[in-house]
Amino acid sequence: MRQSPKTLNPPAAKAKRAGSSSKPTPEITLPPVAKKSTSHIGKRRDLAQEKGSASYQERRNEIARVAANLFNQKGFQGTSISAVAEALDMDRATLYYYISNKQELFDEVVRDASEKNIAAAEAARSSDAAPLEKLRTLVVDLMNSYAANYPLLYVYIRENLTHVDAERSDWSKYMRSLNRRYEEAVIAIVQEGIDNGSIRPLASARVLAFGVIGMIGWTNRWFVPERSPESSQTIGKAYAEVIVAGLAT
Amino acid sequence: MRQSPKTLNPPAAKAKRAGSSSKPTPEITLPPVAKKSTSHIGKRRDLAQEKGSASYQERRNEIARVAANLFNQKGFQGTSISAVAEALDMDRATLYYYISNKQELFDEVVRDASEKNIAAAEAARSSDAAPLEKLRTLVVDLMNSYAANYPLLYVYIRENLTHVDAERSDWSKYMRSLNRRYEEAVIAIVQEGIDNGSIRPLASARVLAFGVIGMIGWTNRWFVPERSPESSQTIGKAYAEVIVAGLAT
DNA sequence: ATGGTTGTCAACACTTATGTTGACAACACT
DNA sequence: AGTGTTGTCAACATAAGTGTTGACAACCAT
Repeated sequence: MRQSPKTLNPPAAKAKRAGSSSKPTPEITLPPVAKKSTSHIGKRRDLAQEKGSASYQERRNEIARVAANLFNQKGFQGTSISAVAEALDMDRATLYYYISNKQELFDEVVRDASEKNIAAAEAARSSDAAPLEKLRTLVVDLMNSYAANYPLLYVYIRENLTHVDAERSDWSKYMRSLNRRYEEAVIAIVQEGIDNGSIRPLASARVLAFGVIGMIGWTNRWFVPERSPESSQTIGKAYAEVIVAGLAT
Repeated sequence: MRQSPKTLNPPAAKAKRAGSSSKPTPEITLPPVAKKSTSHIGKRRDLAQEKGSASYQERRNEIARVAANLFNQKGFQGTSISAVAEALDMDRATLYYYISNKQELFDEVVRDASEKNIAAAEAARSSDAAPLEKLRTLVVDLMNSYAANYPLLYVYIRENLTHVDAERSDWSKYMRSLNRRYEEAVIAIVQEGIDNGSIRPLASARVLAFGVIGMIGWTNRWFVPERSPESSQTIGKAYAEVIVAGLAT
């Protein structure tokens, strides 16, 4: 058993997240997909899901955790339902007793991850520290969050643009919007810094913000909490320091 | 017709790339897969490939270019051979007259891209400038290279770890080694800077190097040369400046 | 005109993945 | 004892993707 504070939860606990400093990006609500399976296991699943018993939820979480790891390793497209079942040493059919399909599984795995991502960014933005200090906080918090929720946020990061596009436009739009909010938060901070003269206008706020995001986001390629000689805290602080010193006037 | 200086070339023009400053990572040679197709089109393909006429090569390049774009958008796994054929408005069977399978197509698209990547990094490392100046050069060159070879390097970046693993271990090992060489080049530069006191030891050279790589590598997510308001030159310089100022003692 | 190159077509075999089904057994609780 | 939950099994239908085949037409050359 590993750690991973993953919680695979019902529909979507949308936090009212009120106060944000500058432009509060419009709240987007994810349509709470009405469940009405007609199939055999589909009904059993819905039933069990409605009255979600403790053990049932626990099993779902277990599934999500394992799936998250596979997604992290092989990507969404590279991970088959069968592979998930196998990793769980569970029959494929049994899997369908818990989740209705691959997408749903992925969605649930990734949703809170992405929301956590934003939470961190918007929290930083709406603090009343100086822009550079906001960035420092953001970077450190984010790195810690990556480690604490490993590998959830990384799964989210990796599967961002790649595969969704086609249908599922509601969900994919939602995810995209989450992403934009995240980026906008960082851009806003940088812009604020440029405006008040504390950040050098080396390029547009957008470009600089992406640089910051890139440093942290890129960790998905090499940072594995359990195996890392340096803690997320150390890494976060180091990056924050580079960014602050690098951007400061 | 787009631009893209892509050249889909025979086996593998391995440059002898001699002088590199510190540890010259051992030269790895990609086994030049012996072609001996038994199939119908396979033979026609081999034949045409051997005596590669101008038009044949041109068509191959065209295919590679289109495939590169698709890979860039949808990823390797998300791109079907049929999709490539369709994008070319060409029959699937015709495609097999030019390439033997999806992997080969991908390999050829990505190979020189990855070699270019390293070339830039190792060139920077083996120069005799100060470490921070090496980094500056590296970053600027790399950004320019990304733009000039768009989207080749991005395809390479994205498909790094995701899907290969399984068999094809020769090729995948080769790609991995290319990647390691690239990273090692950057790490070496940072280490050099730490050693001679020009770079602050905020974290290990490895962590700092990944931060640098991350800033540039992350551009694959948002930078599209044709649509970017700022040039790769501008972006590269800005990032270089942030890095230099951020790391300097 | 003959022959090699180049392109197209329809079709096939094979594989993998997905979602589903119905039946069955082990429980647990009441 | 009876009912509902939980898990397993073998099997099926459907779909998509891959690599191949053989035949055929157009072309451009010598």
